[in-house]
Amino acid sequence: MQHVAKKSLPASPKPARSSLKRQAEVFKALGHPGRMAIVHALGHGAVCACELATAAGCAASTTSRHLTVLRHAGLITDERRGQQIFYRLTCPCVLSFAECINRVDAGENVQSLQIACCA
Amino acid sequence: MQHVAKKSLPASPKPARSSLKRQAEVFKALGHPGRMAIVHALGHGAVCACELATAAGCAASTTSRHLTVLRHAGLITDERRGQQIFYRLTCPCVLSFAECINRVDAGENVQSLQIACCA
DNA sequence: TGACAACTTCGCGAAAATACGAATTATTGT
DNA sequence: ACAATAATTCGTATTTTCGCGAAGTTGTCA
Repeated sequence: MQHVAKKSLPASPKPARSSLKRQAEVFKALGHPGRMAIVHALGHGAVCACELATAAGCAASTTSRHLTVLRHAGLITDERRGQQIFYRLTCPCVLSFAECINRVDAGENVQSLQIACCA
Repeated sequence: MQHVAKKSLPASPKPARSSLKRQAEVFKALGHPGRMAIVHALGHGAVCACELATAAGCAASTTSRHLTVLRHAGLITDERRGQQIFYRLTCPCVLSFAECINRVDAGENVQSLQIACCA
């Protein structure tokens, strides 16, 4: 199968299995339009769950599930204030990620993604 | 439901539906350990499909499917060289994304994600 | 042209994600 | 204590993803 079995030049030391799983977990959590809507809604501070439901555009129970996914990925934290629970981004910089994706070739060319960030 | 209906201060002009879908598509494509392994393998230039299969750790047919997902998201492009097809990242900066995620609290604290990038 | 090698597409079963309403828990106010 | 509100968990149905082997496609070389 492999054409060249190179033992030299480890270059980037090949990420560990667990590292890949962890990264995938975070990306996967962000890989849903409703959850992305939630993340954007949290862009300017803490927001309560009921508002996030309207932002996500789905039922409260479904939204709660989405919030669980995001929380388990470590992207948000919750804090109770009276009867309502406020959520906030643990790392607002995820919005930078999203912003990068928006900077694509305007030419509808799905083949070439031009992410211009982290530069 | 909503407690305060504020019409003022649009702040960030609320991302369009299509924008959210697009962002989610990219993140979702990255939301799989095997595909992340592929992305990392492509970190130092073009690699042929058979090598990516071993990197991803799954059958050639499965790998091909993963490559289709990544290509459709615009994250990679393919180029034929003889019998083999080489893939490369359209935007290597996605690896910066992944790197950010690695910078988490070492304390196994899944609750708080400390992404330190794009700063 | 015929054999082979590299990939992809197809078909299909197993597993996971998604979404909703109903039921449940927690907190506030009367 | 009781009703009302906010949010989560549960049960379930539908859809999507995942992964493999089999079969098909494309290109190379003798």
